[in-house]
Amino acid sequence: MIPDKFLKPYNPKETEERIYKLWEESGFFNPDNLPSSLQSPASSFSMVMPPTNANGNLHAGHGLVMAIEDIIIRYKRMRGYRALWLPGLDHAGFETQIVYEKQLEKEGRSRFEIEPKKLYEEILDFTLTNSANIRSQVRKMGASCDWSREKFTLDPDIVKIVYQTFKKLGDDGLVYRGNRIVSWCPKHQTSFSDLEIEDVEKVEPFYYFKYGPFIIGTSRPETKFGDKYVVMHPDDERYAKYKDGQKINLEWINGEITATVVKDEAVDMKFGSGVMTITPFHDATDFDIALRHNLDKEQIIDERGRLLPIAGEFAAMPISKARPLIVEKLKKKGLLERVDESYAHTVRTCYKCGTIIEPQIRNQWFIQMKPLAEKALQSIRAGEITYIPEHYRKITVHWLEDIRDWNISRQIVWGIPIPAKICERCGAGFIDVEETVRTCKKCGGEVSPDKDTFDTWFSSAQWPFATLGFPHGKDFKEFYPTDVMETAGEIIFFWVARMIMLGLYVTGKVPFRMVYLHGLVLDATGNKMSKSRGNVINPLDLTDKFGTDAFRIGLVVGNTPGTSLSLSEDKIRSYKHFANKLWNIARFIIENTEGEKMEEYFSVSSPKDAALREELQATLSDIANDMDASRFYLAAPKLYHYAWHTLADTIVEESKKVFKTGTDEERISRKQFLFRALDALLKALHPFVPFVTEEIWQLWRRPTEKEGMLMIQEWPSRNGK
RNA sequence: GGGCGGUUAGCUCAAUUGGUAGAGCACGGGAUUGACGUUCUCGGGGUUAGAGGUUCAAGUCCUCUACCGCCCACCA
Repeated sequence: MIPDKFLKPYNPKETEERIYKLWEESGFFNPDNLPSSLQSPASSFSMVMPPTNANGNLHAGHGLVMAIEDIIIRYKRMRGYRALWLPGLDHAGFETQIVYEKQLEKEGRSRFEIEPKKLYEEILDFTLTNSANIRSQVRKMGASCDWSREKFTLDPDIVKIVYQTFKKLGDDGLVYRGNRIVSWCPKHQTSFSDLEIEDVEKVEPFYYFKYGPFIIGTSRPETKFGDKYVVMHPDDERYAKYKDGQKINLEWINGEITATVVKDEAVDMKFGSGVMTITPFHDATDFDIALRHNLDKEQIIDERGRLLPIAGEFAAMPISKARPLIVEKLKKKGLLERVDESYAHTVRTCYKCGTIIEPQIRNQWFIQMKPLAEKALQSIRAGEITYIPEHYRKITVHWLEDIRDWNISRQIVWGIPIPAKICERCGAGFIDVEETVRTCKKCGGEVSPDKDTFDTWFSSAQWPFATLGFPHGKDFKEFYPTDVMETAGEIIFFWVARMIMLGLYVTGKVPFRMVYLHGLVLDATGNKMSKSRGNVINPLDLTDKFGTDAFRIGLVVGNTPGTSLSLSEDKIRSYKHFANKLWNIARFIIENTEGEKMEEYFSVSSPKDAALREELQATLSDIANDMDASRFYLAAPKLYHYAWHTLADTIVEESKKVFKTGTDEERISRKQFLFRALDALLKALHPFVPFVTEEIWQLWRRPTEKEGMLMIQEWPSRNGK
């Protein structure tokens, strides 16, 4: 008898949780539990999941990650590989600290008033409590990842590996601590790497001031208090009579000062008057000039973005308030030459809060990137990593060729503490993983632990080998290098390129053989989703409405790697219909073949059915090629089309006639074919729509052993590798 | 300033090494006691942004132009 369930439409809500539990309890998410009989190539396949923010919620981008990666891993599993998909949680340093700070703000507290250790404990507690949430959301997507191997970026074994890497970098002379210009956010009071800075076009007034015999231009009058060097190009004939090192007395903002002439080629003769004054403490170009000429560097603006006592009457004022007052004063003194009101330039801002970045000289840890980038370039150029889509290779190479040193210290508590001692007297820093440094090696002064933490990306960059237990772990030996890294194209520099560099540096091997980059998930009209726009689509709402299968295949069909995707409810709805179509195809075939001994003679006798069988096999082998080449966006619609328009619309319709008017032989032949077609289709579609296919399979085959689950059946085409 | 993409049906996008330009959605005509709450069938719609070139053959390769987008960049 056909199960009663088939008399009603497919009901994802009633099905998904139950089926997921069935899979999870089978243990087959863990490659160690896969029956060896199924492993024909007996080889391993591994993929590490981009660690999800432990404290966050699943967004549409995650939905895409889970869909694509689960398709990959289920396909490989069904192909007989020891398939490992390793899930992980990210402490997401700065991101999480910001979320927590907002919560503190609501409570009327501030992170600057809480003792760091206590704050860390609070955030840890907050994060661990919330992590149950994201775990259950990943499960809802049907992700068949090995939960027994789940890692958290703050796990002691991960931290230990991160420390070893830091020490190795130090031993190799690739880490340095120094007073350098860093990008500083006055609101968050931490430094950032270059990647966290967002350039914004701005039109602001540009002021020309009389500076002794010169005219200097600036958009930032508030930094000019300490400017005592006036710089011009050595070849600029207009200023030939001024000599390098020459002193000039002149009237400036707060009285007379002595300025020193500096000749440097960094000055653009064509810009403004060809003369500028410099503020080495708050500008990277100026800092470089100061280094070259060994000039004084004086701080003008403090960590919170307020003017220091050097500003005299303006001290303690925030920049926005001080700027017009300073201009006013200079004007009164007759030093304002003119103002260009529409000066367009780019301003560097904090990617998180939009606050204007105030470059500051800070004593920070840096990684010298050139040597690491060289190795990565070599491997990438040698083709050791396949890029999908291919043009990301060029983008990566271009970035690596012009890489900057990486500021890896952050002045926040939520993260992995930097294992180092800092001298209280001279500020020197010493890497101290073994905790053996007692006094300053430079001046003998007292040392104390570094208060800074690592940039989250420094530890994330080590994720593939750290999670697999480098260097001696069993998993590391079996599964590294991993086969695929699937992630968002957006984080190609933040994460992918850095994983390649550190993977090669630490293990000597690339961390993954292939990188698959997906694009942004946009709203239905092609706009970026954002809270402020109010157009955020919650994947869980869609799975709730249309089923997880519909959501997954809807995200994948036609979604070419690397290009962004518009997510519309209509599209997901249409795949809900597809799940139901499968349901009814199954119903028809099961009804019409039950009671017959289908598995005993798997051949068809009529020429018509032989042709159908060939067509099916050709289709599957074509799709197998797409699967092997990671063209899921093509494989999915081909399966959809075959199921709906070939099998259902054509073959099933015609079968009704065969069953009514055909001979016994024709009938049995057609039944053989339909049985076989449904069998193949469920298997082939399983990676895309795992829930409905497994549910049909269970109702149809009623396996008594867990080895009979669809999830671990062999994928139905002998083609492909 | 440098780099990378894109421009194909009303909309969203495909087209794997060059080989008859296709799908979904939308729209229009017809059918339907059905395996289908979510059905089928037929149909209209295209100078593949423009110009030139290579080729037996170009959406695909080359050159130029025009828009659109993204990323990188320390010109005060």
